[in-house]
Amino acid sequence: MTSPAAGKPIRTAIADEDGIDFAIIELFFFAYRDFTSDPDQILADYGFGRAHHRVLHFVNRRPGLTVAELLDVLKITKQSLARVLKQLIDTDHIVQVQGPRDRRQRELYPTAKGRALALALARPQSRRIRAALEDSGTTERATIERFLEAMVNPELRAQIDIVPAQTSGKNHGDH
Amino acid sequence: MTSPAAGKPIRTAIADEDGIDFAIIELFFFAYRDFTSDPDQILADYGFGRAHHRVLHFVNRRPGLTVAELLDVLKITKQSLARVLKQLIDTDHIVQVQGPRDRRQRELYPTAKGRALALALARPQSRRIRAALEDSGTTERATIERFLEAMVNPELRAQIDIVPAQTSGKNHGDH
DNA sequence: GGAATTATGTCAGTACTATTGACGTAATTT
DNA sequence: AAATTACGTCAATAGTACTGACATAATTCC
Repeated sequence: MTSPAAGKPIRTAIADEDGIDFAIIELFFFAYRDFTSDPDQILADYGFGRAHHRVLHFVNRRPGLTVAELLDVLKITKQSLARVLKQLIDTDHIVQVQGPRDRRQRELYPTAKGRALALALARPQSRRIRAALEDSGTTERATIERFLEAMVNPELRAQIDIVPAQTSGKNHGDH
Repeated sequence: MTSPAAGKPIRTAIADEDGIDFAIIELFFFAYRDFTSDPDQILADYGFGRAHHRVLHFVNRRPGLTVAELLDVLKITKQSLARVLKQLIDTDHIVQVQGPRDRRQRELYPTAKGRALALALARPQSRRIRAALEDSGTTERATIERFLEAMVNPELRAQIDIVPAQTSGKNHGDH
């Protein structure tokens, strides 16, 4: 049972001693797990996974983004994106359009089908968020929004702010 | 470029129309990604992954939990846990102790080494949380805590409350 | 105009985490 | 004695990620 040179078992629970916020660390884990479980159900019907969801989400949020931009947002490699993107294109959820200025680029856009799926995936998540705000008696939605934003690495917050209000047609005034 | 029967590209960004809270959905993704990236750095030095982190975390939080309880908390299968747990035991981060009442059970305890690693992994995460609370001007930590808890499936909140103040097993002599 | 760089796509190989299903053993319960 | 439970293990598979290498077309630089 206990191997030869095994250390002795520590029988006391790790505490919020040491100023470590185990409560929120743990809650974040549970919250995110359940948050992603909603769309996972739907995705399974399509033979898709979470990677497809993320791609679909960002293509809907920033229509016309290029492959390189998408890789940058998702922080994954080209090879990881390849299969997933191909499947979404083959199933007519996303279309590629040759870049107008630079014809090497592929601008990614959702189709009506892709838009519909993105909405279907977001619906239960949004419902969960709304319910959580109510149940927790959070009067200011912005409190949660600011906290989550502050959890993101500062260098990357720029990526978030690209999308803010209504973005029609050619978004982003940067680059 | 555009395949034969491809749908037309939608050029407008999906909006918070339809009452869908895309802002928080997206922030949650970014926040969790960066939140987990801190320990990932450390884990890589040990040849461990996130699965090891989660096991180590819960064994430290609830020393003496059984394999079955751990599976229930993590919501993974026995087979997924097997390799990870074995590695943590082989590297002397966790020890198994035969259950006192039921000798079929294996109670899991951290060793001093396992306790130290759990703390090292939690430290940057806790730092990030504290900084985020400050940066976002959240005066009440409890607001975030309540929100995150409300995001968790109600059936599973019981798992969370197991740990709160003084914990587990027979010995709650700490503070 | 020619060279270098960039954007994208693809191939091969690998790793980690997860799954389902089946089977074995020991201990406990009925 | 039989059924159930707790745990461990084996085989096979899937999804997502990685690194490194290479090809193509388009753009930019000199």
